[in-house]
Amino acid sequence: MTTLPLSGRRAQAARNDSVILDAAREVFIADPSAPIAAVAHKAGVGISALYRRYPSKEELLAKLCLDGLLLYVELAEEANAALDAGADPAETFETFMVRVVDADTHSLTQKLAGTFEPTEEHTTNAIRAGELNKRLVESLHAARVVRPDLELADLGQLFEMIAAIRFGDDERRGQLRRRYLGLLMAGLFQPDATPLPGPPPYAGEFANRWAKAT
Amino acid sequence: MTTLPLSGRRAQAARNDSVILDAAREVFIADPSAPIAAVAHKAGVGISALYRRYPSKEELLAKLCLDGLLLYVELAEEANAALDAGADPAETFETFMVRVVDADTHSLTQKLAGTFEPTEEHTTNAIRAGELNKRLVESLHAARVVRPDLELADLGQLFEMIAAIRFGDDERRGQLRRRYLGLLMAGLFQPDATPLPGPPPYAGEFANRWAKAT
DNA sequence: CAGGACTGGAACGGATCGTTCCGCTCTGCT
DNA sequence: AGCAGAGCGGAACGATCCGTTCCAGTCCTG
Repeated sequence: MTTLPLSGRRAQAARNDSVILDAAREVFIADPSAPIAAVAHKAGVGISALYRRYPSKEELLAKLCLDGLLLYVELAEEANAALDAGADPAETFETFMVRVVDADTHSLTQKLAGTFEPTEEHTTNAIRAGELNKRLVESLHAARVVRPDLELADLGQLFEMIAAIRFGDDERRGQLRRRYLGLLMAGLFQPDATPLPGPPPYAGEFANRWAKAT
Repeated sequence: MTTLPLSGRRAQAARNDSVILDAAREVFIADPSAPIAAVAHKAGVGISALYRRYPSKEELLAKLCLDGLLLYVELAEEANAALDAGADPAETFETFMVRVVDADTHSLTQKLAGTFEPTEEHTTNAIRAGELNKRLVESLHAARVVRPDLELADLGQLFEMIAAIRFGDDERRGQLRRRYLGLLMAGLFQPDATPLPGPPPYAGEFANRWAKAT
C-alpha cells in the first residue's frame, strides 16, 4: 500500500467516504425519512457504495447524529473555555449561538433522534452537552447579561425553533435563521425583564426524543 | 325529518361529523402524513364513516386547512377591528398573537399545505390573511410599539417557529408555546432596537408552500 | 316490516423502500 | 502479463404501508 497520496481506485474510495457523508447529511437534514437511494443519487454513487460503508441505514443515521452531537459539544466547550479565559460574556454567548445555528447541529441531533437505537457514545455526549450548557447558562447569569428566567433547558428549545426555519436555499436559510436568532437574542439580553410565563422543558422531555420510535 | 333534537341513528351520524373532524385535526396536527386509519381509530369509528363524508384523504386535509385559514382570518379581523376602535395597540397585538398560537392555526395551514391541491377558496383566504397582516403591522408601526424592522412576512415565520414546539401533551405544549411566544414578544416590543440582520421571507417563499408536492 | 341509511372492518392493489445480489471494471500485487 | 478481489452500479426482491373499495350486518324510519 502506498502512503498518503492515494491513487486510483483507493483514492476514489477514500474520496467517496466524505462525498457520501456530505450527501447524507444534506439529504437527511432536508428530510429525515428520505430513502437511502436519495443519498446515493445526491452523492452520485450507487447504492452499493453506501452499503459497503454502513451495514444499514440506521447506522448511517447514528453516525450523522453523533457527528452533530460532537460538533455541538466542541462549540460548547469553546464557549465555556472563552468565558473561563475572561472573554466578554454577552459576546461569547452570541458567537456561540450563531455558530451552533450556522452549523445546524440541531437538525442533525434532535430531528434524527428517534430514527435509530442510540449507542452509549450518543448518551455520553448528550450528557456532556447538558453539562456544558449548564455551565454556560450559569456563567451568563453570574454576569447578569441575560434575563434571569433563562434556564438550561431553554437553550435546546431555542435551537429547535430556529431549526424549524427551513426555506429552500442553503444560503437563504442561513440568512433567515440569523434574523430570527437576532430577534430571540434581543429577547434574551434583558437582565431586568419580567419573567416569562410557564416553566421551560424538563430534562426528561428532551430525553424522550432519543428513544427509538417503535 | 324531525327537528333539532335528532334521535337515534341520525343523531349519531350528526355527532360523528364533529367527532371525525376533531380527531382528524388532532391526528394530522401531530403528524401530517398520518394514515386515514389513524383518524378513524382516534375518532372511534370505522373507515367507512370517514369515506362517507369525504371522498378522499386529500379533501379532508383541504377542509382542515381551510378551517384553520378561516380561523386565522377571523382572529386577524378581530385584531384589526379592535385597533380601528382605538384599543391599545400593544395589548391588542399581544392578545392576537396569543390567540393564534393557542388555536394552533399554523399547524393546520402551513404544515398541511402541500398535501392537497388548493382550491380557489384557499387562495382567496390566504390573500385576505396577507392583507389583514399588512394592515396590522402598519398599525403597529404607526403606534411605534414594535421594532421598526418588523415586516409583514415576519409574522408567518414567527408563528411557524412557535408551531415547531411539539411536546407530547396538549396542555404542556400550550405552556411552552406561550413561554417562547413571550420571549419573541420581548424582542418585538422594542421600538428603538437596532435592526435585525438580513431580510425577512419574501411573499413568494411562503406561497411556494401551497404548491402540491409531486 | 321492508327499504335503505349508516357503519365496521376485511381485502385489494399500488407504491415505497431497505437490503441483497449479480455482473462488471479496474487496481495492485506477484 | 495476469489474476484475485476490492469496489461499484443498479436491478430485483420481499416486506410493509396505506388509500380506497366493498360487503355484510345493524338499526332507524316511514
